[in-house]
Amino acid sequence: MASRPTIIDVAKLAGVSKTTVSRVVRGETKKVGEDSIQRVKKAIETLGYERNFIASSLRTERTFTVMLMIPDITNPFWPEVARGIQDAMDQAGYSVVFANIDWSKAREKAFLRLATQTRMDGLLINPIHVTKAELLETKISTVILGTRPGFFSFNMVGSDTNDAIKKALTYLFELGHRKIGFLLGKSEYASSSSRYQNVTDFYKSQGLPLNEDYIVDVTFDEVGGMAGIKKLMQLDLKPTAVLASNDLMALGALQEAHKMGYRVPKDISIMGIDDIHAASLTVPSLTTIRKQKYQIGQRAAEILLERMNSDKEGAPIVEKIPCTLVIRNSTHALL
Amino acid sequence: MASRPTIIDVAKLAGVSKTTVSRVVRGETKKVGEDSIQRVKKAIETLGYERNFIASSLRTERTFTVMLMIPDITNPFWPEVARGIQDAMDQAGYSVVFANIDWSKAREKAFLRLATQTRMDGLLINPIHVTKAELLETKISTVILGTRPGFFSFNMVGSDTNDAIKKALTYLFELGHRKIGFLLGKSEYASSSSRYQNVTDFYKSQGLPLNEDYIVDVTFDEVGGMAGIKKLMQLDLKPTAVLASNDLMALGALQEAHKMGYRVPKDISIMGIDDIHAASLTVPSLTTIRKQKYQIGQRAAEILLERMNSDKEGAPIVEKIPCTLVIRNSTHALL
DNA sequence: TTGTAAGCGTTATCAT
DNA sequence: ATGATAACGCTTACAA
Repeated sequence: MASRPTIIDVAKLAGVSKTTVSRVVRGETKKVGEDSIQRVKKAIETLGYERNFIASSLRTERTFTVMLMIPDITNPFWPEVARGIQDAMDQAGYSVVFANIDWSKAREKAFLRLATQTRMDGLLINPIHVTKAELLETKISTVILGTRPGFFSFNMVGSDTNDAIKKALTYLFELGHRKIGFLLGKSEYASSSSRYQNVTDFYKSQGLPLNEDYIVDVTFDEVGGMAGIKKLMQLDLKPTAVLASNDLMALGALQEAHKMGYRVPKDISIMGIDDIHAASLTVPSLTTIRKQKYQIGQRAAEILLERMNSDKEGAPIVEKIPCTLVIRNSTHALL
Repeated sequence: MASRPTIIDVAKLAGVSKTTVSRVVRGETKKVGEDSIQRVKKAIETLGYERNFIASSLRTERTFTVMLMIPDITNPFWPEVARGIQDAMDQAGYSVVFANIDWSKAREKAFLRLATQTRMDGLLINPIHVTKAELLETKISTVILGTRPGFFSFNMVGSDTNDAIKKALTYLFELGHRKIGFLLGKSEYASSSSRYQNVTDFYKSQGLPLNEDYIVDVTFDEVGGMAGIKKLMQLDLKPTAVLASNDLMALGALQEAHKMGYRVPKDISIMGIDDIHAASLTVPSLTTIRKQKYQIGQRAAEILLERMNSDKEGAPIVEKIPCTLVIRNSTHALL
């Protein structure tokens, strides 16, 4: 008994065929005699049999496993999304494989390949470098996390970024700010360009020109936020407020502003987007736009499950989860 | 061409046997003719063939997948450990499946079962309810994350909790504190009892009695920290300092203390363990014991890889990663 | 209700 | 250097 028992071992012990065992194991017990069921169950028990999902997957072409691909696992935004995903997936009997690409194009490609090679049933992805075509090529049921203008024809679940930026800017405008700096994130990433669009749209709607100097190109983390505010405060016409693409950047900006001797929010207002937990802990605490992280994950998972379990394609579902303004202490009316 | 091409399709197109294709795919090219290799590669390219790891796993009995089981994904401690694990695992060509058990016994059991059913090659686990015997029963190569006295015979990688608590208490003693409250975490969990041991050991070494009233039984999160400090401050002989089992609890205690009208650290010192990022952002910032999270993950993964790739069992490796005291502003000398 | 047998896509053994 | 063939453990027509 070196290796694990198989259904054949169980069948022998129970005195039935392996087909019958298979039926019991899968819960297809409608057309199985009650005594057969009992004998199989007893045999499974005494042998310590555990179903081999690998063999099962080979035959059924279903793995009940999905991949979750995100750019940066250390951004506290993602674990909460992941939690929503996992809760829904666990309940449906699916496993979730994490793929943390760390902003790397090579890793993103490698993981996409892995997903096809391991025959993942589904994919939840916040795409960074990958193209629509590459994603389609995998033939894997996919839900995009976040809203990506280029990825129509895909299912998407994300915050309404346009609304988020509009709410943020409306608030800053109400406080009297007009010289607003933007830490938009590396422009090489798809999400940045869409945010850029949102910002220009807002300015256009207000009939105001947008000063390109106020838009800086930095990484999506605290280091990026630090670098960004440094650049902004070197301008001749220093901004009176800064809006960051996420809270991590905003927290970096907060720290760096303090280090440079500026008082937040007196000298400069700083605002983030996401509402990660740490945003409420800093001093000053961070004004931000709250994204419903858990719900995003949950809905994404639900939609993916729906898609995986129906053959027909159907029109792509695009769901935008609303954001809310959370006013704390890092913003201040312009005097 | 409804379904994916197989090595048979590739073999046909290349005019070789599927054995040869398999050899090329696996990189077993020492005994394959150069022209065969080229033709196979070309055929793979034109057909868009992708290796089927499911079929491969069935035959080789290796999945190149490991499971990471943790109690609470929202504790920022774990993502950093996970990162160390993933970096090492990715490099070695292994996938990591996340299992977030949320402190639930049923979920922990279910995931353990899933790990055996999906034939995971390895398991990295911070065990909560599961017993040594249950873990052995899976026959999966395992590395325990954290140090668990009950789990000798297993490989273990964790912080030196004993050293951590000794460093914390030494520091608080140096500041003059003797009435120290402990937020040790739910006593039903294995890790709590070992921490309890560490604490009593320290008191014994100092020749001092340990007042059991100062030890409270709460959950390992912010809510637990809040509840804990409330209890402690209702005692007749209020503690002058509080040590929490992790930073999350300490941060909860910090907030609650503030809400109750106590000034930290003037009225009471509060100290955590872990050094999660948020610990540096609060006001007052949190004095804590830094655990080397990334390194713990990395070493655990390395040891697991080693064990998975060698048949011989070998003596269990137990590695304790040292901790360091990080003095910030939540602690204060007793006046 | 139960069983027989074919097949899923690989890899491994043994010839040639 | 190459290939024919038998597993791996399961599911699923199809028969009985």
